[in-house]
Amino acid sequence: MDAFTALSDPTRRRIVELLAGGERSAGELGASFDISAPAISQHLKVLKEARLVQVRAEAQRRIYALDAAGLDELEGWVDRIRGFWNERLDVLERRLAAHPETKKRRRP
Amino acid sequence: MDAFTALSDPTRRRIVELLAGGERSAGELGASFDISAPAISQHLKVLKEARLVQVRAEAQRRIYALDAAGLDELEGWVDRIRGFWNERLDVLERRLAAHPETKKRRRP
DNA sequence: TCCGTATTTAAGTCCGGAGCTAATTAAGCG
DNA sequence: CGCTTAATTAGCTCCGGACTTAAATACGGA
Repeated sequence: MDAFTALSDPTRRRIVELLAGGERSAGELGASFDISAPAISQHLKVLKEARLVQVRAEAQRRIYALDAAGLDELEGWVDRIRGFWNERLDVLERRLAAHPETKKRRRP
Repeated sequence: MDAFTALSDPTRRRIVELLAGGERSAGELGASFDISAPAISQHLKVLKEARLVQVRAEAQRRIYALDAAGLDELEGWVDRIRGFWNERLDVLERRLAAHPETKKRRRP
């Protein structure tokens, strides 16, 4: 399960936002929503598989915290897209500066 | 439609990756996939609503290009999460430095 | 050991989204 | 005008994912 899919759900995004403010138990997280505990548990499982959160056991409680790995993957993808894009624009700019009269050719 | 939901689909992610290499027509984009033209059109509609792509008409062709707005939204969210998180860790670090005997809490 | 609390697993329902084919719109060209 | 090309809209099916309730697991305390 990739980070994008995991974060496509608003509830899961909210969970990540809550965890950005500090670690919490599954029960504490669930208190912020109107859905059942099992539903929360399943969301946490998805986030865990996407490496967006980590779990640690403390007695019966499961304490959840953010995991950087998932966020890194996300940010990496966005940066890669931006990188290719800007690189392409730079080439275009240089070409326009060097040969202002060049006839434009549409990409195939 | 938000950027996360739009990018939860692998086909749509791929489309964005292709457009990072330069603008293309709907038909050119579709040639990279094994799905029907209407399916591609639907995907492009979703990406457009998420402001991840822009369209421009050229005769019968619709030329698609990346739109920074969607990527900005995405990056903004990630940065906000990281911001809150790091800020919290900084506070924790300062507290530990000032009071080494403070009851410890696991680092995320 | 038995009970209460915290959480997950199991099993089932329901709805939205991704795909298809067929029909529609739009533009260039003989 | 018709014909072709390019793309979107309409209408349908189907599967996965987000819920639910009920049952199972795990732990601490009286």
